[in-house]
Amino acid sequence: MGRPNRPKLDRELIARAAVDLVDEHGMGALTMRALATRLDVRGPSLYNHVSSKEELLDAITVVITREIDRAPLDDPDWRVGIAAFARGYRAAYLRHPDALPVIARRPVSTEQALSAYDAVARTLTRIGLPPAEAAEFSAALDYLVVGSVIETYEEGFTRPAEEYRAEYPSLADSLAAGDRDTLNARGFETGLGLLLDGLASRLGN
Amino acid sequence: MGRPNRPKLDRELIARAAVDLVDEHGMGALTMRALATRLDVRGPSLYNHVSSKEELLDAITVVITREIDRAPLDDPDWRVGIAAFARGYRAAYLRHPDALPVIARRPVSTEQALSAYDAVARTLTRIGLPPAEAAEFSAALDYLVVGSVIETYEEGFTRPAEEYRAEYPSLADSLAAGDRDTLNARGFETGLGLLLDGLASRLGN
DNA sequence: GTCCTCAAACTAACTAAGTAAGTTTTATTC
DNA sequence: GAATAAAACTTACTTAGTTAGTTTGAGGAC
Repeated sequence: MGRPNRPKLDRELIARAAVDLVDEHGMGALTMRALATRLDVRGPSLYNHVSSKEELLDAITVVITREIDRAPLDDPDWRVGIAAFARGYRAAYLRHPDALPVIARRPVSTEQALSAYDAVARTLTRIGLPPAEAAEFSAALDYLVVGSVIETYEEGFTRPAEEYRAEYPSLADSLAAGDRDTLNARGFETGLGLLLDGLASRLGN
Repeated sequence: MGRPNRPKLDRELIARAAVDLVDEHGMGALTMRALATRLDVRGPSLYNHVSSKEELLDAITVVITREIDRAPLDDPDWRVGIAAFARGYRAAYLRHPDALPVIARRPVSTEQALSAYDAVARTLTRIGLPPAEAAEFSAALDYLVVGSVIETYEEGFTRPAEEYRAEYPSLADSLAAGDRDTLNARGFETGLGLLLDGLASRLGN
């Protein structure tokens, strides 16, 4: 076949297709050959653009972290801004839950992510938090977001609440007391609210 | 060779060896053959005890979640108890950071983990939190623990703080303001403290 | 315009890993 | 003591990541 008239691939196209493939069929479906097929190309052709699967995963990370939007942090009300940012951050990851375990441990390199972290730090120091504590709060917020997407508390309990009652009555009560479908989101909102409440009282309001 | 005089393997032994292998050399080093070699056995022999690698990962999850200790929750001071429990929970996962991405998404099945969740729910309802909110708080605490182990905020920033200053000054300030080595732990402690503060004020103390 | 070089697709093939099939020897049960 | 099942083995299949070498077209240098 030889070199095509117009390039059929580029790194960006490959990365986006990989994200789609993972979103649709899970990480297990992400093979170089399957990805190539989806791009109408043969497996080894991908290596003209990414040097290994590891690098492909880096590229996926870039695509996904670019979705993080720091704009909400411009809100004059810091509490509103941080809450909206955190929800948007979580929403971005929730669009790609199967990819998260693989991206969560990679370094932050996109302009979007770094400038979001910068905006969080700026917001926190602006309202009077010492810089060291700003980093700590930012980390805690991050942990809540990543944890809530990766762990999905609700899915950890595969059985109906009643089946836990005999051995774990308090757990059964707590699971039965609310809508199971919304538990992850409620857990996140609870955590977010408590972090912000704590921050407000730390600042003496 | 044929059947050995005394069985050389059992599921538990295999699972523990797999955890050790992952702890020492990372998930990438966990292959059926490598695990077998470590156990002085040939690869396929493992299949007499686990039916697939997926099942091996389930077994790993069991080994690790068994390390979760609910005992601290018996402390008469709920705040002390929950804090100590959360720290122990995190410490258990921190002993196996490379395994965490693969276990975080699996259902909770061990008696240790379920009874820990039950004890958290019991503690929270005992101090007056409605059951639905107990589940939410428990989820939030979980997210903080899992997120703090898996994401390691500090490692996300590979460069020295000063290199971020030109483009991300607030981020650089916040990173430079504290000891980088302890940032993950401080972020976790901050989150934990704020969650507990928020809980206390929710309960009206 | 021709030539050279490089880019970007290809085919073929290697290696490693998960796993299935079938063999052997030993423990256990009747 | 014979039959059965367990638990190791060897062999070998499939799939996936990757490398090597091939082909053809694009783009710049003279």
